[in-house]
Amino acid sequence: MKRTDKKSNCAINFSLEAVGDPWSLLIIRDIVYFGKNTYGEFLASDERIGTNVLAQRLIALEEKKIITKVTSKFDRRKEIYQLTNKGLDLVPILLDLAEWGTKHDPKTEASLEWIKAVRANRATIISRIRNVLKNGGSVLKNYNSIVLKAKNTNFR
Amino acid sequence: MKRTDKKSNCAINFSLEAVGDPWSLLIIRDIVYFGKNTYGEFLASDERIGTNVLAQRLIALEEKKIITKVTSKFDRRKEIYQLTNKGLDLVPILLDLAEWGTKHDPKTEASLEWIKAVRANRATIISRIRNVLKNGGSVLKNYNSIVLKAKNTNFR
DNA sequence: TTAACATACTTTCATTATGAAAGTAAATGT
DNA sequence: ACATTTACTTTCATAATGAAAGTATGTTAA
Repeated sequence: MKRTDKKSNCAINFSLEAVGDPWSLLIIRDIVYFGKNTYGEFLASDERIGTNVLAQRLIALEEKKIITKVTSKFDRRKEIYQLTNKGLDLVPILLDLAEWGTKHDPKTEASLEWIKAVRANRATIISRIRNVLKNGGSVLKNYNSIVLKAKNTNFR
Repeated sequence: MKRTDKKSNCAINFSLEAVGDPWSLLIIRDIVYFGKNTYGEFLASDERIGTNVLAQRLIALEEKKIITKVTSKFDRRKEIYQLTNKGLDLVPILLDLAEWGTKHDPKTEASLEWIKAVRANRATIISRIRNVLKNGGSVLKNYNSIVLKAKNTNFR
C-alpha cells in the first residue's frame, strides 16, 4: 500500500496525505517566505532536496491543484511555479509550524517580532500574505509592509 | 543521510523534522480529538498504522519530549501516553490541518460548526483544548463545553 | 551560425522507511 | 495453572528517498 493512499475519512488525514511528506511544505515555504518560483531556486534551498524528488513533488502538488506551472514569458526554459488559492490556504499551517519551531528549537533563526506580529494579528497578516503573493512578492521581500500594515490595522 | 537529520536552521524545517512524517500528527490527533492514550487505542485507528511503525513513532515522540509515557496504575500492562506542554503547542497545527482538509476534501466528515467556532474564537478554543486535555478529556469527549464556553466568551 | 551554457528535468542504483504478518514477554483474568 | 490481554519485537517484501550522472530544449555569445 502506498503512503498517500486513502486511509480514512478524517480531514486531518486528508491534509497529511496531501502535504504531510517531508518536502511539500518546504517547497511551499520557499514560495511563501522566500519568493522562490523555479525548479532551480527550490533546488538551491538549504535542505538540499534531490532533483528526482523535487520533480516528483512538483508534479504531485500540481496534480492536487496546490501549485500551478507556467512557462516564463521572458525565458522559455524556465517554469514558474505559483500557489493556487488552495495552496494559499496552507499559509496558516506554515505560520503555526514556524511558531512551534521558533518556540522549541534552541538554535532557530526566526524573528520573534514576526511571531509576535502573527500572534497579535493573525487574520490580517494571513490576508496580507495572500495579497503579497498574488502580486509576485513574498514574506521576506515584503516583510515591512506586511508587519507594518498589520500594526496600523490595530491603531485605526 | 536519514530523513530526520538536521538539514537547515529554518524553524519550519525544525518542526517538519519533528512531526513531518506521515504518522506523528495522526497519533497526536488521536490524543487531542479522540482521547486515545494507549498503544492498543492508537493501533485501532482507521489509518491502520503498523505495529512496528507505531512503536518507533512513540519512542521518537517521547525522545523529542512531545509525549510522555507512564505505566497505568490500574493495569500495569498498559502504558499511558500523554502530551507534554510542547506537544500541546501542536494543537494549533492540528486545527489548521483540519480546516484545510475540511475545506478542500469533498468527502470530509468534519463538522462545519467546529471549523466556524475555531475561526471565530481560535485563542479561546486552543486554551480550552489544553485544559480539557490536561484533565484527561479530549475534543470529542468535551466538544460541547469547548464550543459553548468559547461562545460564552464572546457574549460576556 | 554554432558552440558553450543554462534550465528543467529523467534515469539509475544504494540506502532508508514503511506495510504486513508473525512472534515474544509480562501482567491480568478465570 | 491456563488462557487472554497488552505492548511491543522481528522478519521480510515493497515503497520512498538520497546521491550522482545523464538527457533535452532554450538561450547567450563568439
